[in-house]
Amino acid sequence: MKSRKLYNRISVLRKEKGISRQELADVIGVNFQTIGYLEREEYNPSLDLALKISEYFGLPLELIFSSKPLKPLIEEIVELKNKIGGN
Amino acid sequence: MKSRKLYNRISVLRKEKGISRQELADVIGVNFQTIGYLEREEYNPSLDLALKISEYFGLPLELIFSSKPLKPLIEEIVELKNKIGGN
DNA sequence: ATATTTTGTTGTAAATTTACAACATTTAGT
DNA sequence: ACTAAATGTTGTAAATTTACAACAAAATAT
Repeated sequence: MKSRKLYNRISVLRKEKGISRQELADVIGVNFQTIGYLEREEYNPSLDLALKISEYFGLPLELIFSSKPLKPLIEEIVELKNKIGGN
Repeated sequence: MKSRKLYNRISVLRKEKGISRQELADVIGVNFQTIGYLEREEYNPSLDLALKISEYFGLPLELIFSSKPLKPLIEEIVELKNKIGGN
C-alpha cells in the first residue's frame, strides 16, 4: 500500500509542554531521531507509536494526526469560538 | 521500537456492515489478506491504514483501535446506559 | 562570544507491515 | 449434500518504519 502523506502537531504540542525531542522520545521509548522524522513529516508513524504519542499528551489521536493538513491551533480556536457564538 | 499488541473491532464492524474482507480491502486499497491479518491481530496497521479504516467506517479511530483489550460493543452499550441513568 | 543543548541531515541496518501466491478449512447458499 | 464464497494458514518478497551513528547547523544559556 502506497502510504499517503500524513500531518501532525507533534512539534507544537511538544513545545507547548516545553520538552525536548530527547525527553519525549525517552518517555515514549523511542529513538530521539524518530521524533525528528515524525515532526518533519518525513515518514508516518505506526499506529502503535501514534497511540503512544496521543496517550502521552492525553489527547484524542485525531487532534494530533490527520490525513488532511492541520490548521494552526490558534485558527481552530477562532473557528470554535465563532461556531459557539458571541462569548 | 518493540510494538505492543493492539486490539481492534474491524471484524465486528465489517460484519455489521455486511461486507466481505475483499470488499473492504478494495475500497481501502489494500490486499484482502492484509485485512485478515489485522482482524486476527497478527500485526498492527500503520497509522495511515488505521486512518483509512476509521474514515471508511466514519468512526473515531479510538472506537476501532486500542492498546487495551476492547469490550464487546454490547457491553459498551450497557455501560453507557447505566452511566446516563434510567431510560 | 562561546559553550552547550537542540535540531537537521545523511546513510545504513534491523524490524515491522504489506503484498501476493497457493492451498486448507470453514461458512453460507441452493 | 454439494457448490461457491469467505476465511485461515504458511511462506516469501517488497515497502515502510525505526534505530543508530556521525556530523552540521541552529538555538539557548551563561
